[in-house]
Amino acid sequence: MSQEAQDGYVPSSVEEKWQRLWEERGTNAFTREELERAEDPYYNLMMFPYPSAEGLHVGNIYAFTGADVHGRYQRLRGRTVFEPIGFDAFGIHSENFALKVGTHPMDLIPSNVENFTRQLRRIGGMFDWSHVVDTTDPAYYRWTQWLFLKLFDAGLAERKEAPVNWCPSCMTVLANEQVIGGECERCGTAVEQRRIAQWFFRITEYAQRLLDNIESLDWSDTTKKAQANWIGRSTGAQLHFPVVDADGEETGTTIEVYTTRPDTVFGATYMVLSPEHPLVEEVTDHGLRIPVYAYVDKAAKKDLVARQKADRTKTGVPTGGFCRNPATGERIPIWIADYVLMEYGTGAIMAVPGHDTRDFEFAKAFDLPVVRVVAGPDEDADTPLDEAYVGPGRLVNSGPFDGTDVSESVEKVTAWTAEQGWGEAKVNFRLHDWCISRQRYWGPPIPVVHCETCGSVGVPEDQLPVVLPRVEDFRPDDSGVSPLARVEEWYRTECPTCGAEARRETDVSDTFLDSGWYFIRYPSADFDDRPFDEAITRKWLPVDTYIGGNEHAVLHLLYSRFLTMVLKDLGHLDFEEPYDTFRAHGLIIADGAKMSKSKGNVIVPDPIIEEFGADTFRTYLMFLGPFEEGGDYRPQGIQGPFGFLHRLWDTVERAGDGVPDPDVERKVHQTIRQVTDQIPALGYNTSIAAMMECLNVVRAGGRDAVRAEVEPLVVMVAPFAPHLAEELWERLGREGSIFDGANWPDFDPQKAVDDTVEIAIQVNGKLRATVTTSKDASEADVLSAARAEENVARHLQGLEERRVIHVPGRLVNFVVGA
RNA sequence: GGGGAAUUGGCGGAACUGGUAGACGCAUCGGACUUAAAAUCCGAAGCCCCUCGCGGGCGUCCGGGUUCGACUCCCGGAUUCCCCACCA
Repeated sequence: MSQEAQDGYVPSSVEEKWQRLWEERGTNAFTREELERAEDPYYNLMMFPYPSAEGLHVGNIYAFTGADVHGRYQRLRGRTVFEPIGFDAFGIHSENFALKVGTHPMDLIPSNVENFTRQLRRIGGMFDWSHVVDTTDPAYYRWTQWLFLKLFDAGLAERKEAPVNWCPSCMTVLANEQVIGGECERCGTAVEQRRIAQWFFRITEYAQRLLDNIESLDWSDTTKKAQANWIGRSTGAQLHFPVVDADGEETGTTIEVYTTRPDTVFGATYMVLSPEHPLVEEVTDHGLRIPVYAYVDKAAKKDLVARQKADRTKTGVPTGGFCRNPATGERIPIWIADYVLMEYGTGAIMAVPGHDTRDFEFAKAFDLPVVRVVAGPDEDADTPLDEAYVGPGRLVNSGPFDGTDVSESVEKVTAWTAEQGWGEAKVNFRLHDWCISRQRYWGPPIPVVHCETCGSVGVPEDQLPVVLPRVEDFRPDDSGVSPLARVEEWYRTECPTCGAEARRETDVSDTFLDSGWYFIRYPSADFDDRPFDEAITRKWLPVDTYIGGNEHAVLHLLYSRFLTMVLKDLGHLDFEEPYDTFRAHGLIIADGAKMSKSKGNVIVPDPIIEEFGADTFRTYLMFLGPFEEGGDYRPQGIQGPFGFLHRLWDTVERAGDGVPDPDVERKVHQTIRQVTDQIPALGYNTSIAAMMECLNVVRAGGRDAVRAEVEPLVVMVAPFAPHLAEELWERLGREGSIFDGANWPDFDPQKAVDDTVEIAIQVNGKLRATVTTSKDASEADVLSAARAEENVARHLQGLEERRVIHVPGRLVNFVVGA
C-alpha cells in the first residue's frame, strides 16, 4: 500500500474546501432574522485587533484561536454562538505608521484590513463576516459621536483646562492612564506637562459604582484586583489648615489637605504644596518670592520621569508663608515640593515626617522638625526616630488622644476634627476623569461646535457623522492643536443653535472611546439608522464571554464598563455590566523572551500555516501551555500535534463498523468527561493531552478502530481543528456541518468506570508495591493482597504494625515501628 | 516602595479535595520497515547506587513545621516575571 493511500490527509486542500463551504453555506453568519430569533444565544467576544501593516502575529492568532475554541465548543453543545470580529483602526498607532511610510491612513487602513481579513479567514475562526465593525468607517463612528453627544447632554462630558500629559514626540496629550512610569505608553518618550482645554468624561462620578460591581463579575481575581487598584479608593479625611501671617493672625485663606492618616495630625510639622497648586500662583504672581518662581518654573519643565526618579532625593523651597496646625495650635511653615502631586487628593499635604517615609526624607533634607506621635509596642513618646514609623502602636504627643490604639485612632481623630470644624471624613479615588481629546488627525472628530454666543454646542444628531476630512498634511505640530485646525473650510461652520458663524471642535476623540462600545454595535452592525437595535441588544447582550489580553485588563475594560453604565442610566440599555465573564490569555514568548523585532525572535505565522495547516497550528498553540498563562513557542513542538492530527485522520479512515471494545470505550468516556470539564475552564493543553492519550489507546497495538470509538474524538477535536473535524465528520457519513446540531458527545458515567483499580501500598509512607484489585474489593481483601506482596512483607518483617491507613481505591499505608 | 503571579526531568508542561510526582508532547537513544534516507510504526528513559531484583537511596527553588502521608497546608528565606509606583 502506498503512503498516499495510507494517509490522504492534505491539510491545505481540506482547509480550503471547508473555508469555502462555510462561506457558501453561511455556516457562521447570521441574518438579522436569525439574530432576532436565535435560541439559547451565546455572545462570544474577543478583543478586536489593530490592523497593523505587518499582519497578524502569533500573539493575535493565539488569542483568537483560544477564544474561537471556546465559541466552537459552546456551539457544539448546542448554543447559538455569535462570534464577531472587527478592526480597531483609528489611533496613534495607525497614524504614526502612516507618517513613517508616507502613506495616508485612509489608503493604508483598507489594505491592512484586507490583509487581516484574509489571514483571519485562513486560521479558520468562526467569525460572522456579515457583522464586521471597522471603527474608522463613518457608519460606525457616526455612533461613536452619538455616544459622545449622549454624555455631553447628560453633563458627563465637560471641557476644562487642565494640566495634561504632553508627549513631545507624539505631539499629543495623553491620558494619565497612557503615561507609563512618566513615559509615553506608545513611544517611551518622557512626558511633559501642559495646560490645554480638553474634553473630559466624568468617570469619577461612577468610581464607587465601578468598584462595587466588581465583586459580582465572573472575572479572574487578578483582573478584578487590577481594576480595584486602578480605581484606588482610600478613606481618610480632608483637613483645613488656616494660613496665618507673621503675627500668627489668620489671613482667611485655608489650605485643604487630604490624608489617610488624620490621626497623625499632631505630628504635622510643615505643609507642602504641589508646584502646580493654585495658591502657588498667588505666591509667584506677587513677585515676592523669586526662588519660589524659579523652583516652580523648573518643576514644570522637568519631565515626569526626572521628577519621579531623581533617586528619591527630595527637592523643594519654602514659600515664606505659614499655617497653623489646628490640632496643636503651632505655626508651621509652608513649602513647595514636587514630590506632592497635583493630580492626587488636593495637591497639598500636611507633612508628618515622623510617620511618612517621604515626609521624613524631606524633613531630613531641609532640617525640619520631626515629632513622634505614634509609639510602637516597645517604644514611648521620646523614643527617637531614625526613620518614619508606620507600624502599629498607640498615639503619643497627641493631646487628648494619647494612648489611643492606631486601629481606632483614624476614626476617633476624624470625628474630633469634624466637631472642631476643621475636618471631615473623606473618601478619595485615584481614578481621574477620562480625557478623551486628542490633538491629532486620525480619529473621529468630536461633534461639537464652538459659538461665540452659545458656547460649546453639540452637533445635532441628524447632522452626524461629522466626517473626518481627507487631509494630506496630517502631521501634528507642536502648536498643541489638531491638524484639523489648519483646515479652515472644514472647521468653519454655522452654530446649530443661533446660526452665527462658528468653529468646529478640531480635536478628535481617544481610541478607547471607539473600543469602549464596539461590542454593543456588533449584533446591530447592519442597522444604519440606529447605534444598536433594542430587540437584538436585549437578546444578545451582555457579552457571555470576553477573552483578551492583560494589557487591556484595566483601561479598556474600565472605560467600556463606564460607558455601559451611562447608557443604562440614560435608558438605552437594560444592563450595566458589559461582560459576564472575562478571561485574560497569557503571552506567547520565544526563546524565553517576549517576541520583539529588536530581539529578532518574532515568529511569522504564515509560513508555518502554509507548511502544517491552520488546524495543526491552532492545536499546537493551544497545546503548548495553559491558555491563561501562555507559553514558550518552540518550532519543533509543532510535530506533536501534527502527528496527532495525522494519526487521527488515519485511524478514522481505517475505522470499520462494529462494536466498540469495552476497554477502548471506557477510555473514550473518561476522555469525554475530562475534555468536557476542561474546555470551559480553558484547560486546552490538558484537553489535547487527554485526546492524544485516548487516541493512543484507540490505536494500541496497531489495531483498527470502529467508528463508534472515534466519532466522539472527531467532535472533541473540532474546536481545535475545525476543518479536519468537518472533513472526517463527512467521511464518517454524517450530514451537514459538525457544528450544526448539538453534536458534543454525551458522557456516560457507567461506561467510564474501571472495574479494577491499582492501589499503592506504602510502608511508613514509602511506596513498596502496587496491587490491582476489583473496584469494590473489601478492605480485608485489599490488606491481605497488600501483605502478600513480597516487597511489602519484607518491609513489615519483624516490626509492629501501629496503624493502617486505607484510602479506598487509592492506597494503603502501613505505619510500623520497632 | 506597593500589588500580583510563578519556581517540578535536557525542554514545554501534568498531578482531583493532602493520597503511586513527572501524564501528554518535544528533543534524545534503541529497534522494525527501507538498497539508503525521510516519513511511519514499536520500545526505553528523573538522578544516583547496587548483589541488576518485582532491589535501595535521593528527588517538585532553599530552611523549618503540621501530618500516617506534603508539588499541594503553615512559618521564614532566595530567585524570576508581570503590573503599578513620591497616591499623602
